[in-house]
Amino acid sequence: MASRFNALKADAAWQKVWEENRTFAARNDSSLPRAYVLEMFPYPSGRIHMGHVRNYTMGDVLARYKRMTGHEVLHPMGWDAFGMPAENAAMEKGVAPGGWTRDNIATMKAQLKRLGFALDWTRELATCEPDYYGHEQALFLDLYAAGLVYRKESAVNWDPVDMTVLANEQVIDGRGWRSGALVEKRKLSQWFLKITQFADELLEGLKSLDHWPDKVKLMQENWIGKSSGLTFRFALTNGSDEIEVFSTRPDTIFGASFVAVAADHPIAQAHAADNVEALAFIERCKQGGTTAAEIETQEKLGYDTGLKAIHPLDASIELPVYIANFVLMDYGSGAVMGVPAHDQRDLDFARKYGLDVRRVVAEGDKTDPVFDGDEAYTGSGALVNSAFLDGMPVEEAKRAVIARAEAEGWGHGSTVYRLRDWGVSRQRYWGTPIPIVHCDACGPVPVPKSELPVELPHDVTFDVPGNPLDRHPTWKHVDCPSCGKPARRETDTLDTFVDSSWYFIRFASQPDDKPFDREAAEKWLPVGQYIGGVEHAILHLLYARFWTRALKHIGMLDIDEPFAGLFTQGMVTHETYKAADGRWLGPAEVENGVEIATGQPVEIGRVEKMSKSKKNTVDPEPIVDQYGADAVRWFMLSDSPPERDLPWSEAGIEGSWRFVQRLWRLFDGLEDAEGEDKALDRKLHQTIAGVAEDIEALSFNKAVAKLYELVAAIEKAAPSASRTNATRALMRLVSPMVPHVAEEAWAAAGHDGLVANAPWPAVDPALLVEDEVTIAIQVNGKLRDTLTLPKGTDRAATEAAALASDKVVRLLDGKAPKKVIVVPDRLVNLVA
RNA sequence: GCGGACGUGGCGAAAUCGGUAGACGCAGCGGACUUAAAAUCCGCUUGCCCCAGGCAGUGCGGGUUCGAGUCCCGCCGUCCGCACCA
Repeated sequence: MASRFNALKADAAWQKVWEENRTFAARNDSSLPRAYVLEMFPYPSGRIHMGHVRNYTMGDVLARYKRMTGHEVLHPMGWDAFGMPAENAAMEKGVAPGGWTRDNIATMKAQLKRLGFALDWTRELATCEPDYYGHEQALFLDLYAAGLVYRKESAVNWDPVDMTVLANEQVIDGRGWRSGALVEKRKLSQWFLKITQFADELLEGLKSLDHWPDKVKLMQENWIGKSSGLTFRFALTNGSDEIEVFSTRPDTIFGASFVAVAADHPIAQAHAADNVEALAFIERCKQGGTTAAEIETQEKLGYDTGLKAIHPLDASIELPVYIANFVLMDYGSGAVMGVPAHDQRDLDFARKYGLDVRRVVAEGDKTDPVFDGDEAYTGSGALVNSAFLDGMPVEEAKRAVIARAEAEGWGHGSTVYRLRDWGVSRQRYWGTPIPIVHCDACGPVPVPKSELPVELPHDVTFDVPGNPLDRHPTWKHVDCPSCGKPARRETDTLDTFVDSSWYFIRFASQPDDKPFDREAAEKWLPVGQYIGGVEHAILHLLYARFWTRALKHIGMLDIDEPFAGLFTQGMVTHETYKAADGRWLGPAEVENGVEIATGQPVEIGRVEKMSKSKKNTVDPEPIVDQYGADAVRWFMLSDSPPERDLPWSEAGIEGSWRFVQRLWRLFDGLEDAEGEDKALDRKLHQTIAGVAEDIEALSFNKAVAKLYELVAAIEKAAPSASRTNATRALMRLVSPMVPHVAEEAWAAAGHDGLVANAPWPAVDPALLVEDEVTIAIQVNGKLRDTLTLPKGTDRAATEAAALASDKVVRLLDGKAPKKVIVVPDRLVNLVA
């Protein structure tokens, strides 16, 4: 008789069965078609949050569905385990970063297991373990040997109190986010990876990624920022120097009225060497803020060096050379030609300093060389006031100038990217040690691979600021691998984005003696479906794409793109609550719009991403305790489309729990019966096909809606063989989403084996089509009636049926319609 | 500023190619069962009106079409990314 589904008991029992049977361990030697389903691995911050639950539930449904449809599925999990929070914990709580991280991993792994994810835990990895990062060091050395790694002086954000380098995101209003100290620009020797060498490949490769969101591809395209134009040189009247500039508008070269160089451009530096005013100006440029708002409001400032540049196409034209605060040293060549008439920024600058503004592109019928107004003309048109270019359209003129520059040898067509090389040095302890030894005699020397991994020391202290590796008494003192003399280890560690740039390859195979087995990696890769947050749209995904291409470049792996399919899921959100005195309150502190502790009304704020600072988080674990894993999983898949935000609600999770119980009542009441129920057969097969389609499109909310409909239809149906069959099929249909109740029901119904191993129900195509259709009858485009006709009724019969409708007869009032549109099996529109 | 996405009931949403707008869920209302409650089941639930019917309705204003949530033009709003990029 109808019992309750005891989720707590069933969850644990089935999770144990899956684990003991190694149900979800992927076989590398399988002959089945492969499916690699991967969710972005978590940072072990302490506890699983709702965002993880949503992310991993989506991947899990897909992974389980793929297994049911005959695929060998690789669905692994690991830990992105290096990073700052572990060091912060060490500083604040005096715990060891390694111990803290491993404790967190243990906690979070147990939490993930309670959700019943079909993960291959035999392939679990943590990037903070030497058996992972040692191989990473080997790969780093391979890239180094191939010339893809180099070292250069680079400006960094230096926090003088914490004695550390800060990432741009860690600098808030010019101050360190933690110390509050004014951040300095400091030049440090840093390790770089030559991602720019692959800029064009990474850009072109985007075109092959048909299963990526356009949004992400566009973001990467903009990030790479390819521009083509002309790189050319201005000679100076002093005869000694030259200035190289890059322009995307070489066509406007006759409109140039000044040349501007960056504050740290060699010309500016040389000029300032014996000029106090110039030096002061350069200092002033450096003080400018770098936040978006500051840049927007910052005045365009220039300093006239008195130098004159000679126009390459007309030696009689001399252009003043300015040092300008808006010219960036690290883009192009750090110098620009200013064409005020056709560039807004140049125009603002020219007006401010009273420079010529010469029109060289006709704007409609305006061809006057004197350009009026304060809005630069950037549109198309024919060249004017430009000697041999006159009359040419913009694009043709660009080509003509480039051709002339190349013929005369003062410039060449070139492509410039916004993308910079990837600085991977971090002056931190909790990261992968860079496997290099610095020797006074030999310079930087790679650590021999036989000596890898270079392990992090455990006896480090965090009681004083700075890099613990650097101040460790012995760790950095080693002999040079090349000459044997005393030398120093590199004490920088690698950016954690390096760790996540190849973990998906390591999942495919995990040999002890090398980073990966090439054959196994090439069998599994690329990842078929990668799922994660959109916040990784640029950095992680670009770095992983670069790393994969770099491995191909050095002949280690023949894969172009690591992720064939990408899906970026929305966040889990919740209302925010604020007490009258401005304190944020957590959902547990509020009931019926009143703060429980004080009885005071609270202000209910907007629905936002769950965040600790606004206290609107809901911890998944107690929810799993209360409702069971299936209800939580079902909630994560219901209602909101997966790419959109999902508002968490207590009512919603209760609804999901009720549905799990409703399923169980249906399964528990399974009985054998006789007779056919054609309508239910149809509904079942439409659902099988529809849910499959929805899961493959990751439209889980639609699959959920279809399953609700099927459940309602089975409940309503009278006992029949069809109903029994549909109920058994339903167990399989819901099993990717709510696997525990499905296994429980599957076993109770006397099936052999696990529902996790059962095949997806087969579809009978004959049952997908209805034999009757409802036809809409419109008069003048407005719905007036509907009628049911056999599917496939021809036009004439459909029209006749429509004209016979009582309502139509009344509305037409005896008149014949002027026009009749018949769409068979859909509608009839009578135009009166 | 540049680039992009989105805008549908009280709420989350659906509507595959231009063809019955609001499937499905949540919340709400009414009823059945019950001593009662919970659970469950049944029904209603876009708005308005002269309520067996009708009118309006997918951010706003136009347009194309027999027919527009869907296509086109112009606005408004929200969100996201980039940002002195030459």
